[in-house]
Amino acid sequence: MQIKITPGSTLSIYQQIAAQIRQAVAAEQIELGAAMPSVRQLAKDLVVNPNTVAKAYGELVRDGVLQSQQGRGYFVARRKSIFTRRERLRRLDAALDTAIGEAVTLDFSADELSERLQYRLGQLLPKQAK
Amino acid sequence: MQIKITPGSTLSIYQQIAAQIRQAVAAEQIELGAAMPSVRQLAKDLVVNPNTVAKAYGELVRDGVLQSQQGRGYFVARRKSIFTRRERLRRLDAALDTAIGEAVTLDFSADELSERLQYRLGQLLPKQAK
Amino acid sequence: MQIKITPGSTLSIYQQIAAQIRQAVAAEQIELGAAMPSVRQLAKDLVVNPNTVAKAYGELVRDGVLQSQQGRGYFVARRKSIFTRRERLRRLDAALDTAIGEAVTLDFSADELSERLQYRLGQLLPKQAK
Amino acid sequence: MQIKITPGSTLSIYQQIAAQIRQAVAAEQIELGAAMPSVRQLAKDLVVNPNTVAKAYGELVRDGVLQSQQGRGYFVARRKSIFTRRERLRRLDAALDTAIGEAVTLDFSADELSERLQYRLGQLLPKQAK
DNA sequence: GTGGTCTAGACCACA
DNA sequence: GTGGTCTAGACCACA
Repeated sequence: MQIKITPGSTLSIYQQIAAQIRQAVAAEQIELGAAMPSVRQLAKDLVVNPNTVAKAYGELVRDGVLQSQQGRGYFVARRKSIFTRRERLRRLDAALDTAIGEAVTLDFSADELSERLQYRLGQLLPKQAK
Repeated sequence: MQIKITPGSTLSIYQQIAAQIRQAVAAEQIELGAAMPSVRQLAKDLVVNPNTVAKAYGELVRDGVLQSQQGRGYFVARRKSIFTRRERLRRLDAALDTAIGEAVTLDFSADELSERLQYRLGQLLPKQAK
Repeated sequence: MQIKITPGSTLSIYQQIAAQIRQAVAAEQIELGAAMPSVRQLAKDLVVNPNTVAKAYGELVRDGVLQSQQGRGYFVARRKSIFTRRERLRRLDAALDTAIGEAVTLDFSADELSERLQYRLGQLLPKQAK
Repeated sequence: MQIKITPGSTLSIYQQIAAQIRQAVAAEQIELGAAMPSVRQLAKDLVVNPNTVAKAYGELVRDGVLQSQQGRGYFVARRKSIFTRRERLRRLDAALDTAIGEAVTLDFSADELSERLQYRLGQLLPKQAK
């Protein structure tokens, strides 16, 4: 798994790390149950502070994406959907609203946004049924 | 032009103000070249800190939506796109990829994601002309 | 609301803070929607690092107990039950298992544990129907 | 005595080992004065790090459940209670209060909490003599 | 003023 | 070796 930090991004470093791990898990680039790189190793690779990686991992644990085992490391969790439908929609809407706001800022129309979503879905989730 | 602030929103107050002005300009509810309310007046109307309105106006100026004229106030600018198409797509994709990762994490299908995007577009950009 | 840190506790400082806020909200000692003390103020009162208080507040936000408003502060949330029943039971079991483990360590019987729970319920939640 | 390790448990591995030995002693499945398996042997049987077994034994010695005899090994001790009743209750209450706060946060009633405690007691301490 | 992020670094718990 | 907690302190974003 390749994680890349973009300094000037809207997202903070720990959010970028978390988002990319989420995407890698979503795209099945990382298997369920697989070990994640250790906090210190990933921090070294990305040239960031271990606390920053720990914060990203911590968020993913709270969202049920990763699990931690004291003294052993972090693993991709098998669990899913710990939230109620209402909460899941609330979180999805937050991400969609950000994308819509970005589209408005960048002067894309609603149709262009919808088309681009289809395009990215095709690129990121090629295996899954549409 | 009516601006409405939702305190508990995903977007910060200055972002809400900026987004609504952007949309009003896009939907041609405000004419090009028209004068905007003063920072102090709008802050008073919305019961927010003047710094917050100033921040929203400042972002819109940077994005070429508004123009400031020293001592006279802010005016709706003639449109111009600053970024190259490639850069605009790169930024849009980053937001879309985050939404896709979030959707898969939350166990939504690609179809559910697409449908929800249409729904949010309808809620957030109801009056917008295509 | 009075928060007290016990240095030698099994719980870490941020967990103690979070647990006591949870209890105060549960016992309705803090009203819904009320403002919490600022991170810096509470850190000063408890003589701990602001990051430690921020960590406790952050956990409560993720659990839906508090909400944060950028630049304004933290407030007791009106939301509740963001988790599925399965996840709620998983979290309840984790807390109960800790209590059971503590009871075994302290050489209390299952009956003594049950009786003590009734006693504490009576003390902490006097207003609520049993 | 059969000890079973659950990797993803709420309790750490050394706590699981300690708790099960405690219960076996309490349920008189191991006689007072009997020899315990050596640290290395038990670590081998459970496929865990010897340090982990040593940690569990060490805690049990501190609590007066086991006694070590230099060069001979560990033995089940004659019971003694170290803490005063007041101190024991204070520690138990802390764990119970945390569970109560968690239950209310998760929107469980006092009755549901009590019932769930009975359920977990049945699961965790099935064989225990009252 | 408020919260949010990040670094550097120490020290502990656990395997 | 691994993760978890905490401090001290800087700097930014927002109201």
